[in-house]
Amino acid sequence: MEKQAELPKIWCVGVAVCAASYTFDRLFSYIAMQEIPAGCRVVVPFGKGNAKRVGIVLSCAEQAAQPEQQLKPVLAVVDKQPILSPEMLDLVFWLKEMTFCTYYDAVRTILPAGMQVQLVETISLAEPQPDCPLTDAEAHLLFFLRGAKTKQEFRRILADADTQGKKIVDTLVQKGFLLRQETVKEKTHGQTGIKMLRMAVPPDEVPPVTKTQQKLVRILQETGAVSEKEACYLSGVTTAVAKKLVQNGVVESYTVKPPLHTYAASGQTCQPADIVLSAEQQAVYDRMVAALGEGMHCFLLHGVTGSGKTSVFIRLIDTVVQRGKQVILLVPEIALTPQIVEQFYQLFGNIVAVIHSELSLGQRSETWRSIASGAVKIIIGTRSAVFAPVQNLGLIVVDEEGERTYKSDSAPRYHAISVAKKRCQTHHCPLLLASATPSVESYYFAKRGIYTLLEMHQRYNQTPLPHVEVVDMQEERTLGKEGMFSETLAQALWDNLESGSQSLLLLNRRGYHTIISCASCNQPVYCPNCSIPMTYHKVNNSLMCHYCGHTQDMVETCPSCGGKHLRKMGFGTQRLEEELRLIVPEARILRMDADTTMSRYAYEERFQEFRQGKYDIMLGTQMIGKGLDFPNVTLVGVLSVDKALYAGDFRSYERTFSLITQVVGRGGRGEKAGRAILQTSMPEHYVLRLAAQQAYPAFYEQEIALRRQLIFPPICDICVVGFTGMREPDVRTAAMHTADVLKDQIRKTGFSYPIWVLEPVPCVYGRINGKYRYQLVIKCKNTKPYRDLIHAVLTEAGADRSFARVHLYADMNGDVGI
DNA sequence: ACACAGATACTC
DNA sequence: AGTATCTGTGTT
Repeated sequence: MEKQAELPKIWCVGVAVCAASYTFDRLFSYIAMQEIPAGCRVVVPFGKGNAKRVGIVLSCAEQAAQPEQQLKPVLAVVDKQPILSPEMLDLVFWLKEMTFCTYYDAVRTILPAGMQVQLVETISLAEPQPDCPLTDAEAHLLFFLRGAKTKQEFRRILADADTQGKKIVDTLVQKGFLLRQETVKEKTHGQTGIKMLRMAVPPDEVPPVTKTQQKLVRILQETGAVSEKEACYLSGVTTAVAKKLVQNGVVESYTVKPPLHTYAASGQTCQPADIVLSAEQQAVYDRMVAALGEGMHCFLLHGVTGSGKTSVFIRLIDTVVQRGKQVILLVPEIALTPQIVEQFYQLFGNIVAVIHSELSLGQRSETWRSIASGAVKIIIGTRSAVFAPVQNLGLIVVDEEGERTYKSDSAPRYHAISVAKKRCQTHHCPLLLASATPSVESYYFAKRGIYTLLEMHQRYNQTPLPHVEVVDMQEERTLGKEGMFSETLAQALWDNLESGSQSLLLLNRRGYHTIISCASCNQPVYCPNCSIPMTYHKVNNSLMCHYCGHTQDMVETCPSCGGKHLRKMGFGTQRLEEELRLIVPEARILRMDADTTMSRYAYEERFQEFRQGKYDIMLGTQMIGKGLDFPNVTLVGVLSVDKALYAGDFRSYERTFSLITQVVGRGGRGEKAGRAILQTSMPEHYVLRLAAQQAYPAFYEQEIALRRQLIFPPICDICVVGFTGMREPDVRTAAMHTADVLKDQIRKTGFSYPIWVLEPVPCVYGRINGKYRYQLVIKCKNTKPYRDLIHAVLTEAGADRSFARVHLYADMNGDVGI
């Protein structure tokens, strides 16, 4: 090597910037005076105005300055050490390719929420202040700013100036009177507890309050104590109303600290090795242990409900941990699996971390760090836990692998199983998918030998499956029976109460809410922003939209025809409870409401009470029938199974089958024999028949024949290209234009693989949150050439001016038709 | 003559 | 998505 003169070293870094749209997202090159390793966040100037943006370095190379291209410099380096490992960096590129998201979308998903940074603008008085003529407005603002005594006052004056047009502040900065600084700030450490509300005065001493306040008061009087979030949701008021009531002393607020490690302290009473496996379970365990040393391979464990999959997981995970490796256990929904969580804490103590939605931002980054350091060996969590920063992965287990919650429906639109496969590949370890009702896709792969199928046919302890009865509601109607309970179910509930056993009543999501429809034109009352019927709430006689949160008073007349006769349709849990009380007046009924807003702890508390026998009947959506064990439940009733069959997309049979199987599997977990009653208007339907028998293989054969015939996954992959925007014509033309671009691309590039492009159509819910929605379905195969095609279409179509007011995305194997 | 809104082009 | 620049229309 020739010895050269010591030239200053220049580095060229490739940066993924935040707030980029997919159309122009790429790695932007900047120069740096020092090496900035990939995985470090930086601040860079971006765009014509050189506005500061947060970004992350994804590539870094020492480079001679390129004279033909004048690169902008990196302004600041946020991290001294990379915060993403090489594996995670690789995942960023992989996610972008597989899910059509931006680099930064991928980064945001991989990093815990608590570690994300924002640029915060601060404005202060410049020292010394220049001597320069000012306009009246400028002088006025400056006078007040100089007079501000506290920082809060200063900020408030600025905020007021902001609302009156930001220009004055801008010109003052330009003239040098004010100093604008942008600092990088880690997001603040979120909530430390759950804010609860309760009445501070007895019901008869409530002072006169406003009409909106009255709504909240009524909810609180009815429910006792609830979280602020839930109370506001139920009453349809904002938190400002709650704040005012607290100020007036009518309501009091207090915080409860969510127990972070509720069970960690409760001592290890038994060891994982103490768990005795049946011959069948042992066989699965042995096969998996053998697989631990065999590199990446995917296993599908099909175990009937009650076959004791959890015991196998525990023993297997214990073995992996013994070998010094980390394990990720994915579950569909933490709130519904408190028993698994509890069991793991008791068995494994503080090497377990649970990632769930109610961790504060601080707790999230704390958990993240202890996983990365290796202190935590077992990670239990939902979809996003698949990104846990383990360094030494030995196994990923996906429980209830067919659940749709594993698929993300916002960018990046990834499927946790695909990510799990990718990660297991990097770590040369097996992936275990488990379910009583595997997805048709997974079972197909298992059948074809791509996955290894493991089976458990026997229920643990040989408990018999509950006796399943299918009740024909059509027939009940012709016999003159009204209402939601069949004679059979009513009698069974009564008998069960007599014998001191508990019952579970499940409504499907569609019958869960009461909607209003007009007796003359049959139109439901729709949300003004969404093409979705609103939900009626009896407590405050109001209508609500679950999609956008819109609330309004109950209507007197039909908005579409002016008709005066409005009917309340659907069961609604409240109505169901009323009818139930007529059948079994003495029963203690637990109604599980407010699906999404109820906190995890509220759920757990109520489940606990139910398990302790404080209630006779629990009423709720099918979700509550999923992961829970209630030994004393001997009767499970499903009010209307068939509504799920009509859901309209190609997965609705699969979902219905899975749901019934799980529900039926719920009963008879303890010593008593169980009974399941399914109410339907189509008792002969093969999905119901096979589900009642728990005949998964037979169902699979029917379903795969159907998928083959109609060409649906797993025979092909389905890519949905979605369009949303505030103006319907814009959205429609954008969709049409994209279809043309796609056809052109296929022709132009001589695309030679089979592909089937359907016409763009409005989505089933044509409008949500005021945004019109169209979609374009492409039946294809998820391989590189197809992804390249879709990428090309998205960037080319997205660059067109018709997309100025339309948002565009692509979703591989997401839900179609919603 | 110019102010201002909507369309357009571009992002290392 | 956000911003600088262009372009056409209406106003005093």
